[in-house]
Amino acid sequence: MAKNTRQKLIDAALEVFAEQGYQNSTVQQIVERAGTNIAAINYHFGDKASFYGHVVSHALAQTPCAEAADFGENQSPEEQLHIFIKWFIRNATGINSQPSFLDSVHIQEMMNPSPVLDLIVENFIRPNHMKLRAIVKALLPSDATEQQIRHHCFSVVGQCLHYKFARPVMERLYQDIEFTTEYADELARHIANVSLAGMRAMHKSQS
Amino acid sequence: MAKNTRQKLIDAALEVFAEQGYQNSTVQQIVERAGTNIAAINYHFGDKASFYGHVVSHALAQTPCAEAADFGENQSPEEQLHIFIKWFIRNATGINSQPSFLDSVHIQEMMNPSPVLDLIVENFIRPNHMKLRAIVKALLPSDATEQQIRHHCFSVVGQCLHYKFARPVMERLYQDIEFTTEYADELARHIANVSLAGMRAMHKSQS
Amino acid sequence: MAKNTRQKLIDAALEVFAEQGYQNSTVQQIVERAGTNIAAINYHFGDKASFYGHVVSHALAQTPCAEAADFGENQSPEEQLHIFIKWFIRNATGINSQPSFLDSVHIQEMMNPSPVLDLIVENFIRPNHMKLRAIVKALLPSDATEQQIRHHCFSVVGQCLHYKFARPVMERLYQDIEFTTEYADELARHIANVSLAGMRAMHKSQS
Amino acid sequence: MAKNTRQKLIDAALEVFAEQGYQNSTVQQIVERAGTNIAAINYHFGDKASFYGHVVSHALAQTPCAEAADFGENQSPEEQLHIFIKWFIRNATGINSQPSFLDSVHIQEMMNPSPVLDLIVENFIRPNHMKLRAIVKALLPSDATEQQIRHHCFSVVGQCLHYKFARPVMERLYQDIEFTTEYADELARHIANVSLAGMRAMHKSQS
DNA sequence: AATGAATGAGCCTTCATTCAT
DNA sequence: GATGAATGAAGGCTCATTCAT
Repeated sequence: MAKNTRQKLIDAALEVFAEQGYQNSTVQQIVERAGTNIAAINYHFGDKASFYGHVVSHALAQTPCAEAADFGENQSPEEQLHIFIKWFIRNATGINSQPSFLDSVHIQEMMNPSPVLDLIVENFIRPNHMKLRAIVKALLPSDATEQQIRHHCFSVVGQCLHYKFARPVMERLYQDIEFTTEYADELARHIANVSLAGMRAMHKSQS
Repeated sequence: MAKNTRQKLIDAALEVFAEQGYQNSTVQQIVERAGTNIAAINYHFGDKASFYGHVVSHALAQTPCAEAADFGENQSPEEQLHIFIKWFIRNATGINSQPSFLDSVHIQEMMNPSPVLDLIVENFIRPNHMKLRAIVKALLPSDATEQQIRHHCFSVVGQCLHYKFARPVMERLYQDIEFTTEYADELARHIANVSLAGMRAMHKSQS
Repeated sequence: MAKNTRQKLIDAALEVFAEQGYQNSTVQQIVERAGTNIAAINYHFGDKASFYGHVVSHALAQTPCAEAADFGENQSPEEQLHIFIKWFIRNATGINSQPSFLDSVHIQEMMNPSPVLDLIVENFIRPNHMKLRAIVKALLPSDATEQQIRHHCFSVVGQCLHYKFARPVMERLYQDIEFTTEYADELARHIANVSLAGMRAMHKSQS
Repeated sequence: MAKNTRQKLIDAALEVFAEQGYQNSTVQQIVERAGTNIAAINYHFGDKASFYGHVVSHALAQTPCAEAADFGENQSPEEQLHIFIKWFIRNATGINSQPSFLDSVHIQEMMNPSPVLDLIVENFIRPNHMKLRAIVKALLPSDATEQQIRHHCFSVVGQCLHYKFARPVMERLYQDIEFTTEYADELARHIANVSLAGMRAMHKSQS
């Protein structure tokens, strides 16, 4: 059975919104790619903003989240961190996924936070963050403060996301940058090294 | 003597573009805030895009850049790194500066790179990057590769910028975050610790 | 049943473009006369230039062309020429036709040729020209050159069109000019006489 | 002594108006080419329309008119007609003169007659017409009516002007047309032959 | 006499939304 | 449920004109 109009609209929107962002996309473009007509959006979803929310929800529901992933439960926290970072940076650099709709949304929401950001935080970022937090907590001294844990989490994530957000800048600073799977893994190794060293330093500074 | 129209337009644009971004801002809004009329933009700057470029150039010309700043030339590289990070994160978290126009532009250009990004990279980011690079190079083993130096620079910058780009997310993850000057300095201390530990780890791994 | 918007727009445009020319006409005027709104033009025809092309095509499709007309196939070439000229000048002087949109376009395109002129030449002028050419060829000596045929055609057409293009001048040179059907036929008689005499002179000059 | 601003504006306008027509030309373009500023036009000439009138008057004053030219006063009327046509068509086809400002104006005024047309008719077209009229009158039977004289004059002029007005059409009908001085003279010969044959036919039809 | 600056009116186009079948 | 047609609001830009020095 053919996809119904509603689904065709969402699929088309995932592409168009990812390519051009919410503001730059027109409903015309979306319905053209969906092979339907402009009134369908309003019929199925109300207005453009509401449509956008539905599309984001749909994308979140289908996105594999750290919660479900296996980061080597039986291995050392050090190894778990490395696996987490590898998984995270592969997604961030867009190698394992098509030019990611959610990444595009993520960046846009940094600029203009909208109710959509709440959806993303609660359904995607927070679970990931809690997963990372557990690993980090295991790596830090037992008396590490709440804030210290946070900061180390943010250090890990900040280093990873930089390769997503700042890529246009990196390409201008250095012309020879190319993001292959191998390079992503190399970056993961580097970030894991730095982060682990940073956490280990807390142990030493206490002794 | 009253500011001339050209200056009033730029001042108004700095506000409006910072608040709403390039796409969302209308020239109408800007000229209203400037107390002039729409044709003035065409007269002084051509079209909207060209106007945007002028405004960015103006902002860049007035922004203190790492090149000119003093990061403690006579102190140890470790101390220089700490000073650099403190300076960088204070700017990034928008404490030492006016509600930052350039930050807003920076984020927007990450999403939709335009010719303006080249301006920012060449006149702002690259000088800062080279300054940081010199410090990092002094901290790494003498046989550190070009790429290793880059990665450590990006780790430093990534950790700092995360507190600029991801702030909307952080505020949703944790309600109790507040960015004071003291907190910025605390973050700088943390990032410097992590980064230095990461660099020192390279020395050990060699021996 | 009321005419649909598309047709109303074309009808209004035929009037407005004819009265004021393409440049001087505003889409606002046209949609007002059509009793619709400005976005309808974009919906049905794209932009103003494309709309103009559609209107010209529409007018061409409804204009009787020499190809279909009967110029007395069974009569002498002399008589055919006279009939052709009579038909041509009646159209040119705007007696047999509505206040001529195509004439207006024709003149404008002489001043500022646009892609529309190609439409008119291929769908209107060239067929007429070929019809006249056949008649002229029959009237000239059998060894008349290609160019001689052309020149006699242009002489015929030039004399006729002068009463279209130069009418504002004629009205200023002589106040008592009035273009009735009878006068148009008198002009046709005159032009036919001159043209036939010119062609016959070629026969004499050969003997 | 350098040309004063007034003269520089007129010279620039002659070029710009000739190239683009009155409507398409902007005062900005003109003052740029004149190397002066936009307020000068209003200062010296009032508004754009008034400026246009001044430019036309200036051009008329400098244009050689048939009145002054010598068309072979001592030669036969036949020869005088040939000389007149040669002179006329050379001007019409723009060979003897730079891309003619007055020709451009002439065509535009056919489309949208303005007060400027009166200037041109009285100071340029009528003198030419009277000159031609005298020649034609000498060639026609002595009892030729007023209207017959007119019609023959218009036949001559119509044939000539066709090569000015309809050139865009001719270039589309035949790709191999090129207007050289030799070709212009050939056309003059043709038109003279046709016109003289037409006039002689009146003598015969009487006998 | 000349000029840089400023202005208001108008134009074309785009777009999300709604209407009517 | 689906669709082609229609619409109103708004935006960027152009241009002739005027102002103030």
